Amino acid sequence: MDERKLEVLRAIVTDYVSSQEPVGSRALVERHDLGVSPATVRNDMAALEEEGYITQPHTSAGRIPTDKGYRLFVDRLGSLKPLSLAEQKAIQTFLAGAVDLDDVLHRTVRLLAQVTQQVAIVQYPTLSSSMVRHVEVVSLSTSRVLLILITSTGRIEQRALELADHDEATLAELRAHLNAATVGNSSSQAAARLSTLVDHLPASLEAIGQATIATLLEMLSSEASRRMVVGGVPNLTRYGAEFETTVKPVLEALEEQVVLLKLLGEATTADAVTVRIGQENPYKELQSTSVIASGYGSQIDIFATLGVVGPTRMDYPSTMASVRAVARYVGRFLSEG
Amino acid sequence: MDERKLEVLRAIVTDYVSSQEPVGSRALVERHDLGVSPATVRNDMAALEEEGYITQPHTSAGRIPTDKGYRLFVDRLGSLKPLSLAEQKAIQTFLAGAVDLDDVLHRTVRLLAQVTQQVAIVQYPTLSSSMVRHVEVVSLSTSRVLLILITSTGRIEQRALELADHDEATLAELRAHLNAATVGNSSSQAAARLSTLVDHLPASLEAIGQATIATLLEMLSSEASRRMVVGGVPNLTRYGAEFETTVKPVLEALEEQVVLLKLLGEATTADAVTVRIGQENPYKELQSTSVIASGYGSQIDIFATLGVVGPTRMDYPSTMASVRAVARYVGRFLSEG
DNA sequence: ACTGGCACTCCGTCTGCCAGAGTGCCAACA
DNA sequence: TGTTGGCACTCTGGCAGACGGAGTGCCAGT
Repeated sequence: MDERKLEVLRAIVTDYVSSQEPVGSRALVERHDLGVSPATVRNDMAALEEEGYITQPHTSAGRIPTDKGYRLFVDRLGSLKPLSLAEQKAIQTFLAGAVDLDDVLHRTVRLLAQVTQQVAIVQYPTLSSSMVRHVEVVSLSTSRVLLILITSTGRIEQRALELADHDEATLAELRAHLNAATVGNSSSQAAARLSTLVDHLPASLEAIGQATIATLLEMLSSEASRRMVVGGVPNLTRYGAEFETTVKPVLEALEEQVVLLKLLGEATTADAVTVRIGQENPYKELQSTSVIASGYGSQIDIFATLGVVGPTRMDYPSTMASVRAVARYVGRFLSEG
Repeated sequence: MDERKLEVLRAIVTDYVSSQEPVGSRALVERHDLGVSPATVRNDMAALEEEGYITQPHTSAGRIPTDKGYRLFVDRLGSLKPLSLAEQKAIQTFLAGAVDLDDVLHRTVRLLAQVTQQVAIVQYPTLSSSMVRHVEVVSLSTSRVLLILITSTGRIEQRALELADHDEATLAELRAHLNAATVGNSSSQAAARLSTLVDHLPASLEAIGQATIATLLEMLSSEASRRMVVGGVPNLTRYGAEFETTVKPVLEALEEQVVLLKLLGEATTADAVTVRIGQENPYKELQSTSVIASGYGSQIDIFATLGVVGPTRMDYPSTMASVRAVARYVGRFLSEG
């Protein structure tokens, strides 16, 4: 494609993103030194519109980018904008003093919302990407015990369980067996080893062991229990004018966490930044918004995904850079700590 | 105060709440059988306005209630509207199958948002209102351990901690001491007993014991770590027209959880329903909204508070009834389960 | 004490109008 | 052939003015 036409598209996208108003040929040549006259730009714009990259809200208005236009911009025109020093510094220090996993994720989401000025989302690390670190069995009453699963990413999963007739000695024995079978293993390995363990328990543990292991297997496999943390919702108030197309769908998607979790899940192929623009989103509730996401984790493993949701009219280069930077940093932090 | 004037005020409030439009004398006599003519009602309205219960947006418009008007309505005119059968049924069953405390609170907030059609908030049970059920110490690496505190309400608090040179045997011994000192005690009792324990540890435990107990005391005292669950945010989209006065402040308050936690905290005097209308709110961010809250807990103890936030123009009788019903039910559920 | 009537006020809406911004096209030009 | 200046055309957004409707306040009558 013609070099200058791309340049024009880039100019349109950047101008529109910052002004939120249709941009015309005159304003374009004034603000970017394209080296040609408005008339020439008009010809290019007509061509770009013909090809579907831009559109006019109505005859004799300026042009605005289409989803396709943003896509081209992101793919071929957007060099990631380097972060400001203040942002880099903020990212370097925002996790200092985090006391537990919850705290880490809450700080992360707040930071991400602040640097991107969008709604931010951070998924809890999956169980499957982490090792079992400890299994604890606590007696709650004569007939109930609490089962606690601690993973290497710091995530703690708990489940109460009816268990008639247990005493401290048998629980201790059971605990030892469970830990021996699981600690240091990935969740899938641990699940496999628990499945074999169930047949090799001493007779004294058989009764309580089976129920316990069943519950534990359920906890290990429960992808369903994926959770997320949300922040920066008030950033939506900047889009009060686009209430119906931006604010409402995003709020609804945030409430319906399942949709967002799926969407983020699909982005977890690598630690690269994934961008879904408007109609590219598989969920129609979000087809007037864009989602920018990235996996985060150690070099070996992706723990989960984080990202932001906002209007399609979004500063892609900056936002993508911020998402990537935050994802890398929190990934490193979690795999070290 | 004149009986009929109260009746007029009640009619104005109910009409305005359902129509969201200033209500005039003619419409009033048409929709409520007050037994008098519009002219008479006008006189009453003039008096009510004089006394500050209602106001007109501009000359020759209908009247709308003031905060003071709503307050009178709530105090003297609002009989709690009984819940519909469907709502009662929903409340009876929504907690069935909850697997842990998180789950209980999430279900609660969703239910409350659904029946009130407002933004709902549920505070996590305070540590101070619950007993310590178990303390666990888990070795994470050679120099780090994880401290876990489990309370009778099912809340789990965790904290990682640097602890050089520990081995499984000393940890087990420490664990036994910690549990002996705390289990079955309220958090304040437990804190007191831990404080004395720290001076009576065997020499072998002194080094690791002090650091551990210090952290544990911090966990027990951390009112700061009060958390909450939010739901029903998309209900705000019904107030798109009042974006600045309703949507924006509420979103901001939700992000600033501290403010809401304080506000709810002040409501936790008993299990009665507390209503704060508009300017009655001590936090200026929320002075154009109303907060309806109630403590929840066992007969003996208030665990925490739950409630809803919405525009001052709100159906107080229904909302108050729903909040009360949900609070009672979840309180009972948690003290039994 | 209540009511019907009446004059008055103010809002919201609709209309028509105008300036501004932007386009598309065409003819001229390098 | 690609670029440019010029020009006629179109559409929006804002503004002024007119008007109907809803509602009030007040007064005189019952």
